[in-house]
Amino acid sequence: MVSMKDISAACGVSVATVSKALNDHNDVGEDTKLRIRQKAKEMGYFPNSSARALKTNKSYNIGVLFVDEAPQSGLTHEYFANILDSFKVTVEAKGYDLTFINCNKIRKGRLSYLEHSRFRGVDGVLIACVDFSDKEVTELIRSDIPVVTIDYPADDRLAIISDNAKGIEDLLRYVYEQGHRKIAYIYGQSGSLVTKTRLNKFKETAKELGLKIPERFLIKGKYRDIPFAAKYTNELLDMKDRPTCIFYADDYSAIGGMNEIKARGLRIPEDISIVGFDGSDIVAKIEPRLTTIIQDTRMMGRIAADNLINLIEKPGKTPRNHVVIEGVLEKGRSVGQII
Amino acid sequence: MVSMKDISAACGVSVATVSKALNDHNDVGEDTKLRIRQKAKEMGYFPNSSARALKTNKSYNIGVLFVDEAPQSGLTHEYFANILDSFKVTVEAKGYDLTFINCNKIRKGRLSYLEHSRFRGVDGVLIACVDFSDKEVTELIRSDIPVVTIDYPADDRLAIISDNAKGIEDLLRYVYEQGHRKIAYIYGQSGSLVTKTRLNKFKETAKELGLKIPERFLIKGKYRDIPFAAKYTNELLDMKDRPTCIFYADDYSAIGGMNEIKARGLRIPEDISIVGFDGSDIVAKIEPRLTTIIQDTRMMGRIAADNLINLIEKPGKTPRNHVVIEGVLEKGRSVGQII
DNA sequence: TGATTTTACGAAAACGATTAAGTAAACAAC
DNA sequence: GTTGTTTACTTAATCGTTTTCGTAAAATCA
Repeated sequence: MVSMKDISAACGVSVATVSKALNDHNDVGEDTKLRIRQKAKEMGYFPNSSARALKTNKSYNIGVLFVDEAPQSGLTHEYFANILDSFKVTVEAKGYDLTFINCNKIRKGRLSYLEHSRFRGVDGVLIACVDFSDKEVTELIRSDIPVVTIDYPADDRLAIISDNAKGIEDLLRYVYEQGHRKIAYIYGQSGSLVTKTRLNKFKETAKELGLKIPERFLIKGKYRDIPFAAKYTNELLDMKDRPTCIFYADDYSAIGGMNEIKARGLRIPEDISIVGFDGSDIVAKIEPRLTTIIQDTRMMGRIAADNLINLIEKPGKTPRNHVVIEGVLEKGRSVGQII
Repeated sequence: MVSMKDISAACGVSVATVSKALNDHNDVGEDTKLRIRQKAKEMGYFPNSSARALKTNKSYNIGVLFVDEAPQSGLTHEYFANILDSFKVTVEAKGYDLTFINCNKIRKGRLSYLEHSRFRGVDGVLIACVDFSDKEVTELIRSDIPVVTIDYPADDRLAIISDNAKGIEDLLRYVYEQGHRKIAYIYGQSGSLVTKTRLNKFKETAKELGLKIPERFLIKGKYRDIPFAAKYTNELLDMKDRPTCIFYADDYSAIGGMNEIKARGLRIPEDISIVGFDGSDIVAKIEPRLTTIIQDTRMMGRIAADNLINLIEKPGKTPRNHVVIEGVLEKGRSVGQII
């Protein structure tokens, strides 16, 4: 690898001058600057990120925390993969790279997420798709490393949050307008904030609309779990006074329910209506097109990246800590009108 | 950050001794070794990857090349995302990290993929989901950096390839056994090797089976493009002597065709049969379950990781260059029997 | 006891960059 | 002509490691 030393030798100047010339300092003569740059290009020089990071304490590298213990999470989780993809494109355009900060072990002995971040010297970290009650996650969030979280507002940290409350309200109001009054909701794991937000808003909006949702219509399910969705759909369909519309935790679950409904010979939306959440890619491609909230993942990734880099480069002044991104109601064709 | 210098001061030994103690060299006394390690843990020491990489020329970091210009590629491409996910888990278990090596620019001026890899000092690179005719990709593949490619055999480099030939043959033979004789194939972009392999094998197997596939049944389409699939499906359905079974380039495309077919009031598989390729997650969840080849992406990612690390750590002796991974025929319910 | 080997450590250079401080030459000002 | 200021460089320290080489002290051997 050609280093600054090689260039300095070739140009007959000191290494310091080479460094300054390449970094455009103003105490190098214009002519020497040009000569050095010319030579550097000619010799195929480019810097060594380790050396630079060691000296400057800045790596131009951003960590990504994406835990993927469960199947169907991490990179294969469509929602987060989309956000990450957009995040990646944005940071790369600004000269940053992305490194995964997970449950790695160096040599022997595991590093905590925070230690790992320091080990790699990342300038900031994107935290998404993790269990936010995890101690290590909390430790990282509370550290002095700039951090942005997705869908989890941590006090004074940067957070990009999709507007779950508005989403569920939009859906419920839409379904109500279509004439539905008996509405069930198979929601996700109760631990997460996302679930709480959606469920609370669901109940709140129902109240505002004067809807009386019986307890048996509110079922704790799981995210992205087809068998679970199928099971609870069956329970609902078996009820004497069954709902006319079922809300699912996400689009995947809705598809699980959909299959079950179709298997019984029921038609969607003529016999029963269903509603998803997320706006998965595939959903636009099945029949009938699912009624759902399409989350603007590209926007979320971009804004997360912009804000994080802003925080990294101009610490101290972050305009807004929590950015809420609204989703869009996709009316689809899976909710019928009740006259 | 606590460095070796701090430990050396605290223990009253030299930095060299600290380094040796932590790296378990044998010219340090057992008692001092213990004392130093104890102190290091106590002080919360962990190494600085930049300094170490600078000195040792080994970063324990692997680059990932995943170009994502087109929508629906890169991270959001389910097939590759699954491979990457599995790759990631495997390398992390062996102490390596993953950094994306894409069209980044440092300061000003873009780096080529190879330059970028050297800039970050990665120990090896996973190349997937790219245009292999790209000059920069070729340059990287031909370089001295250990490299593993997915679905592209480059002369003497490591490559993990899903067995497209066997897959398409299995599918065609299965469909043939079900009694189909008029079979169409809407295949992907013709540039890629994958397409060529599949199409050639399709024709070859057809010949072996004594099938006469008319030219109008072989249509050049696109991967993962629903509208295209829909369009060509319509063309096929409009033919006087239309096929009884349609092969699609992938599962996504098959879904595009499926919707079109259903929209015409035709039933799958009673009126017409369809076949996909890849084994996307969602495909198992739609009705009717799609007949397809499920590619073993977890296995591919794992083997890619194992072989690459092997190549990195023991250069010179790679057992096999090209590993071919067979997919599994998922019979599904989208191919009917013709009596 | 004296010579030789082994053990356990330290000193110092190096990896490739950045940067504060120093300096010689050129130039300007009075 | 002396002093002060720019300009255009160089020197040298430094970031946190690793590693070669050197060297006392301890252990072994004759």
